[in-house]
Amino acid sequence: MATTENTDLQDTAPQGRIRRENRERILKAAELVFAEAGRAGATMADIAERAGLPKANLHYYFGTKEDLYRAVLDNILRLWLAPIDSLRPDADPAAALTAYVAAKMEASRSRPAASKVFANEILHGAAQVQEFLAKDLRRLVDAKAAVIDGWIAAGRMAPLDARQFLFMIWAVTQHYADFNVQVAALLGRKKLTRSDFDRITREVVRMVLRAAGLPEPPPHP
Amino acid sequence: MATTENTDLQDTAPQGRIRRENRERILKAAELVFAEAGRAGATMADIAERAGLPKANLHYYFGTKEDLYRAVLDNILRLWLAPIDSLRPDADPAAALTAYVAAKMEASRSRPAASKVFANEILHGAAQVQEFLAKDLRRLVDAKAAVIDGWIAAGRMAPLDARQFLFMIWAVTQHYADFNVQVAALLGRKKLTRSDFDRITREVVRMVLRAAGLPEPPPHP
DNA sequence: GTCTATATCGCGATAGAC
DNA sequence: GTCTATCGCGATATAGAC
Repeated sequence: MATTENTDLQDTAPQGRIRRENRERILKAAELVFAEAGRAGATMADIAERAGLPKANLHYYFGTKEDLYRAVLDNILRLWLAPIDSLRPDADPAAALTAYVAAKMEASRSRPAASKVFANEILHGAAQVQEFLAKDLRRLVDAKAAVIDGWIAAGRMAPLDARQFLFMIWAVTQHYADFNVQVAALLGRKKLTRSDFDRITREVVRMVLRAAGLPEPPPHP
Repeated sequence: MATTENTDLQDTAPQGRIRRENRERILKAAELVFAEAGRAGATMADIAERAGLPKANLHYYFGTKEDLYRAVLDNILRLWLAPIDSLRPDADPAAALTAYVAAKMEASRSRPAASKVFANEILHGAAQVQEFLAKDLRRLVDAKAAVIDGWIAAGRMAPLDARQFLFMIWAVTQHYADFNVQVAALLGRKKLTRSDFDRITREVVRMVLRAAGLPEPPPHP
């Protein structure tokens, strides 16, 4: 296919391609290093080494370390919000909650570093995401709490505080990312495998459904 | 009483007193600063300022920054383990779980910084506490899981994976310390008050009991 | 656009007067 | 035992050749 965005008769768009690929490599490396060492403990040299690029390139692409950190966080917030769409008024509560918990557990399994960077940000005061929490996320929580309240009003699940119930789901599912080192140590594992996660996910779903007064896992649709 | 550890006939132990008080002040300040800024982001100058002492005194009392960090963590681990004693084989499951969750929530309310320092340590690989996790804490979890399994075998609560159930309790209760900034923002509060915690604790207890198949909060003993 | 070499600064740690 | 002044390292950031 012909490239569309350029001035003249350049056949490809190598600079755009390379820019994007390098930015992706840096963001991926930065997510891992920020997760391992924390925001202050992470060094530009570590990130550069893991990305396979010289330090100066990081500054060329992202300016300062803080700019890079914000870019990593922005990526994560998008990932973080997506699965909650399962909770819709017309859905079956047990099925919707099962899907939501399973999606959050899968995110904890496949992107633990993302969860850790976010947890670290909140832990230390959420300076970079305070507005996001107070505006966007609060609006989303209000909306999803209303969905749950609707289910309760219709007698489709047990009465409970919808917000605390959502916080419980977040706390439990993210625990398996943020505290994966502890969980593995306490289960006598070196590292949690995919089948560990499958088994744990079934247990977590069962406990969440029971907490909501929905004892039986639904037959999957 | 006479002091025992000294050379001659010193009447009191003023140096011991001052030592202890200064160590306490430093540890308290360090817990707050490590919680706010993370292990790497915390500076000895910040800790000294908050403790109201010159930087050099911190090194006099604790040697290195790492030694100080380990001392803070040791304090926290003791605090962290205490309330789980509620879970005893002969106790009533609902009452024991209620007491345990309430104690963990009270710890989250009164010492959020302690929980945050611990969370931060685990989040970034648990380098300082790996042995503690793999030995002491694992043994403790095994013992308490056996208590819960005993309750289940006796038909006193619903069948579940006792370890995941314990992790759920930790995750949920510690969430209100580690993520207190997020929780407050999402509830539209500036800061969570004691009465917020009282109300939330009742909700959390209810959800935990339901997850364990114990629907009714027990009349308190 | 890429990378080496370096400027600059903040922090941990300590020497040494009191 | 306490505190001031300072050393030295390591990290961010950039200048400038390629």
